Amino acid sequence: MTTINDIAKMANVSRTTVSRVLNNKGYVSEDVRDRILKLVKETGYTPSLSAKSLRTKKSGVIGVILPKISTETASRVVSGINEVVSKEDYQILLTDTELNKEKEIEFIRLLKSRQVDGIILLATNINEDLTQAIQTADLPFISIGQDLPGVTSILYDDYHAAADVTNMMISHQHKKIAYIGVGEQDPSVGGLRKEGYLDTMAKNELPIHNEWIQEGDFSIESGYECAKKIIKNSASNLPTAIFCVTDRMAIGAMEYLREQGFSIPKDIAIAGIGASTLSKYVTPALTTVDYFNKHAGEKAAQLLLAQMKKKKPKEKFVQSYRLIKRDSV
Amino acid sequence: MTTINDIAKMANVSRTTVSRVLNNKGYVSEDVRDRILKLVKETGYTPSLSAKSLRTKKSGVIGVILPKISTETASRVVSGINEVVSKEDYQILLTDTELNKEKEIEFIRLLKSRQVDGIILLATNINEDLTQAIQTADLPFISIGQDLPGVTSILYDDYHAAADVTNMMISHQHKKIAYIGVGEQDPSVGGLRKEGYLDTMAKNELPIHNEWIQEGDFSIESGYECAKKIIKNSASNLPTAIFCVTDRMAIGAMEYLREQGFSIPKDIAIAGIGASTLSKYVTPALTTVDYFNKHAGEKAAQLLLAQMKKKKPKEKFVQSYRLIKRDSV
DNA sequence: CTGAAAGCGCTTACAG
DNA sequence: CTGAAAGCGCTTACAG
Repeated sequence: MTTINDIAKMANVSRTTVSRVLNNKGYVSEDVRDRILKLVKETGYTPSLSAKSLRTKKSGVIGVILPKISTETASRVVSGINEVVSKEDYQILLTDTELNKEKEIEFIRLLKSRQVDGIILLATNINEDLTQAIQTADLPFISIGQDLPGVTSILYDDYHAAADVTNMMISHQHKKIAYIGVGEQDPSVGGLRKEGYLDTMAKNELPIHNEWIQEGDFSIESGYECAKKIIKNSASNLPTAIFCVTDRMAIGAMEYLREQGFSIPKDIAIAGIGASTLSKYVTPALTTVDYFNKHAGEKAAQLLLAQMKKKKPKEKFVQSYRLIKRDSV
Repeated sequence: MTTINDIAKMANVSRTTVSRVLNNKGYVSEDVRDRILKLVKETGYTPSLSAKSLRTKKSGVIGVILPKISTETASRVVSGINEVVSKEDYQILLTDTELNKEKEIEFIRLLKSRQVDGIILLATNINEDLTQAIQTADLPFISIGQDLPGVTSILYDDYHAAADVTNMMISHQHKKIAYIGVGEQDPSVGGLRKEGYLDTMAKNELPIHNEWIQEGDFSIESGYECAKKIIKNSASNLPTAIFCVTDRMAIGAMEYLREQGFSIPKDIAIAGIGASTLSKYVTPALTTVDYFNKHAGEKAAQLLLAQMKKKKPKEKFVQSYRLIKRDSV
C-alpha cells in the first residue's frame, strides 16, 4: 500500500507538504502541488482514513441503528439520512437490531468504539439502560420515532394521527370500530396510537369490546391473525371497521376479510398507517397516513450535523403527517 | 475519552498487559485480568477501532455499494449480507450510487480509503473503468447481479427466467406477447432478460412488433407509461400479454390497463420478475419470479469472508430462481 | 513556502 | 506472567 511517506519520497518533499496539498490547506508552491497530485494519480494513492481519524478524532462516519433493515420505513429514513450526510461527505455505518433491545445498547457502544461522529437511532422502545447508554456514549445523538428523555428526538404525531383515522371512520358512520395494534413496550406505535383511538372512541361515546382489540407484531401475517380473532370472537357483534396501526397489518387483515367473503369497505372498512407502496396498489387502495419518513431522516441528519458542529440543547420535534383517503373506508 | 493508557495506569500495569486481556491472548494472571476488566466496566472504556485498525490493517468493516438504498431488492440483499457478516462481528458501511456510474467507482476508492476489509457491489452495468477500479483497489470483492470480468460474481439466471416467463405465457395460449424492459447498459436486466424473451418468441415462431417493445427505468411510473405506449401504438393489433422485466413496472402497467378498462388476465395477461411483497398483494396477484435476493446476499457475504481469509480464484455462481404462478396470467 | 518532531491509541515481536 | 519500545499513517503546532 502506498502511504503518504511514499508519495513524499517520490516527490522529494516532506510528508507535511503532501498532507497540505491533500487537504488543501496552507501554502504550497504550484509546481510542488502539481508534482504531488500527479504522483497521487499515478499510484492510485488513497489516504488511510483510520490514521487520519486517529489523529483528528473525526471519522466522517455516522452510525445508524435500525430495528429492521429490510423494511420500507427504515429504508426511507436511511435514504433521507444518506441524502443529506453524503453531501458533506459522510458515510453511514448501518446496524440492525432485529428488534432486540440489548443490541441497541451494544451497537451504541460499538459505534462509539468505531469513532463515529454521531448516531441516529430509530427507536422502538424506551428504557433506562438505553438512555443510560446514550448518556455515557456522549456523542451527538438523534432519536427518531420515540421521545427519549434527554435526547433530541424527531417524533411522529402518533396520537393525533390515530385520532384522525378514528374520527374519519366515525364520520363515515362507523360506530363499531375494532383495533389492531402492537405491544405497548413501543410507546409510540403501541401506546400513543392506541390512546388516540381509545380517546376518540370515548369522546364520541362509542362502545368498545375487548374482542375488538388485538395485538400483532408489525407483520402482514399478524394482521391476518388478528383480523381472524376479531371476526371469530365477535361473531354476534361484528365491527364495521378495523383500524390497523400499520399498513402491513392492515394488508394482512384485508387478506383475511377477503378470504372470508367480506367486501371492503362495504362490509368492513380498513385503514392503516405508513403510506407504504403496498397501500397504494392493493385493491381496494388502502386509506392510510403518510408520516414522511424520508423527511424525518433528512431532518435527523441535519440536526445531527448541526449538533456535531456545535453543542445544541436537546430538543423535540414533532413532525406533521397527512391522512390519505382512498377506497378502503 | 479513556484510552488504553488510562486503564493501564489505573490498574498499575503496562498497556501491553491491558491489550492482552482485551484481546484475550497471551498469559495474564487472574487478579490482574479481573482488575482490568473491572476498570473497563467502570470507566465504560471502548478501545479505539481506528487505532486498532491502523495497527492491524483490518477494520472489521465490509463496504456495500447499492444502486438505490430504498428498494426492496437492495434491502433484502443487505439483510442477507448483514445476517452473515454480523455473526463474525463485521459491520457494514453502506453506500448508495443513485444509479450513477461514476459514483460506483468513487465509492470503491472511498471504501478502500476507509480500510474496509472487502466490498460487495450490486452492479447495474459493466464498463472498463469499473473493472479497472476494482483491480486497482485490490481488495476482496464480490459482484452481485452482473458478470464482471475478473471478479467473483453471483448471478441471477436472467436469460432462463425470462424465457420461462415467456414460455409460460405461450403455454397459456398467448401468441401476441409484448415486452417492457430497461436499457441494455444493464447487461443482466436489460440485456439477458430481453434475449430470453426474444429467443423464446423466435423459437415458437411468434411474431414481434416494434410497438410491443418498450423501455422503462425500473419505476412503477415508467411501467405505466410503457403500457400506455404499447396500447396506443398498437391499437389495431393489441397484444394479449405483457412481460415486464420487473415487478414494479408490471404494477405500473397493471394500473394503466385497469384504468383503461382492460381485465387482467382475461383481456391482457401480465407478469413480472422480483417477487416483491407488492406482487403478492396486488389484485390480481402478480405472476412473477423469485430471485431469492436475500440468499444472494448471504452467499455473497460468505464468499467475501472466505476470500478475506484466503485468496481464492475468481468464480461465477449462477443462482436458481423460482417461477411463481399467480392470477395475472 | 517548507520541514522536523510529536503524538493520536493501539498491537506485536522481543526480552526477561 | 509482564513490560519497554517500535511502529501503523496521518496532522498540526512550531520554527525557519
